[in-house]
Amino acid sequence: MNRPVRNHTASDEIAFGEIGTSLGFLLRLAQVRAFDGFYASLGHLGLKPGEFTVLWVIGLNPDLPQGAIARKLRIKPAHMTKLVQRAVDAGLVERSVPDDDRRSVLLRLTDKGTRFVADNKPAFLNLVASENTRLDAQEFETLVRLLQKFNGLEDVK
Amino acid sequence: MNRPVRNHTASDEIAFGEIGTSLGFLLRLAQVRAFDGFYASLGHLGLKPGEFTVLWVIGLNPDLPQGAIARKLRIKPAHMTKLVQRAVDAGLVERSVPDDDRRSVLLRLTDKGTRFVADNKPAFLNLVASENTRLDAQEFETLVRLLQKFNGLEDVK
DNA sequence: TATTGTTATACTCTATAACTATA
DNA sequence: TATAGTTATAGAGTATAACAATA
Repeated sequence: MNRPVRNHTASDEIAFGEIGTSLGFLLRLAQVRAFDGFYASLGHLGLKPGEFTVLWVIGLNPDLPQGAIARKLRIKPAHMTKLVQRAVDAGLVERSVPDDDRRSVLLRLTDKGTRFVADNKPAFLNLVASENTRLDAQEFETLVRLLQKFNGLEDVK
Repeated sequence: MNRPVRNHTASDEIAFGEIGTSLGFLLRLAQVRAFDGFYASLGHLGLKPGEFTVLWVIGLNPDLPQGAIARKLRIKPAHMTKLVQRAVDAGLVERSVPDDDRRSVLLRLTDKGTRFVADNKPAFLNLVASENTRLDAQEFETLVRLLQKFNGLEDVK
């Protein structure tokens, strides 16, 4: 605490203090930056952040209850319903109700949805790579690994 | 690409594929987690995520134009106006218009605001420390450093 | 003309509660 | 009673555009 707190000298030089080590603050800044990259790279498709992820995961896990996917993606049920509804309206996803539990709804990609994901996968993966602007390859990899661990997803790959 | 794509085996075992390395996806998950921590730790104060940060930075940088703070915090002007208005309504912040540029608005904490930040600083810093659940101290420090660099804030401290 | 901040509007994501239907 | 999903409503954050005052 004996580090002097310097007031501003120039108007673009602002003191953050200990808040610069707040993960919540850093995550918000990073997400704003990542969203900018998302819209710059995939905005022309009319995609919203999160939509492509849901389609992707449905494609990798066909005929799973939507609740299971929502829990894993940390999407609340009410929001998941809306996401799925939009995807169904767009003809990308279809629902089915299994006989063994008629409360649940299974999701799978339609042919159109499968094509959509396949067609845009390169752009998405390129986006993932280009999200890195200031970090070298090794730093970027470390950041991804630490975030995976922070999120309890070490075993994701 | 010759890694086999395994479909689900148990309903809580879901394939993510390459999306597990998407920074945008990981950042969203991490932010959800960090917000949970925020509300668990500071929710009783009626604070919203971001509000304490703004008060903190105003306290460290008194009598700076609100636009300069908003740019640095990546808060859009329209949103900043609302944040400041709520803080003023709560008696935590006061505005002033400098003679040398009567378009701008300078912000500083009121006595009440100064006390509010000082009183809740320990809880906030404790929150920062407790944000780390799955990472050891060194990993956490690395994560913070890499996020600072990603955000162009290496010189923040 | 450009800049600072405000107002108005809308959209995304999140949160909660009440509801239906199945179990 | 509990669970899966839906509907409705609200709030936080963000985005854009139009505007007023000032530079």
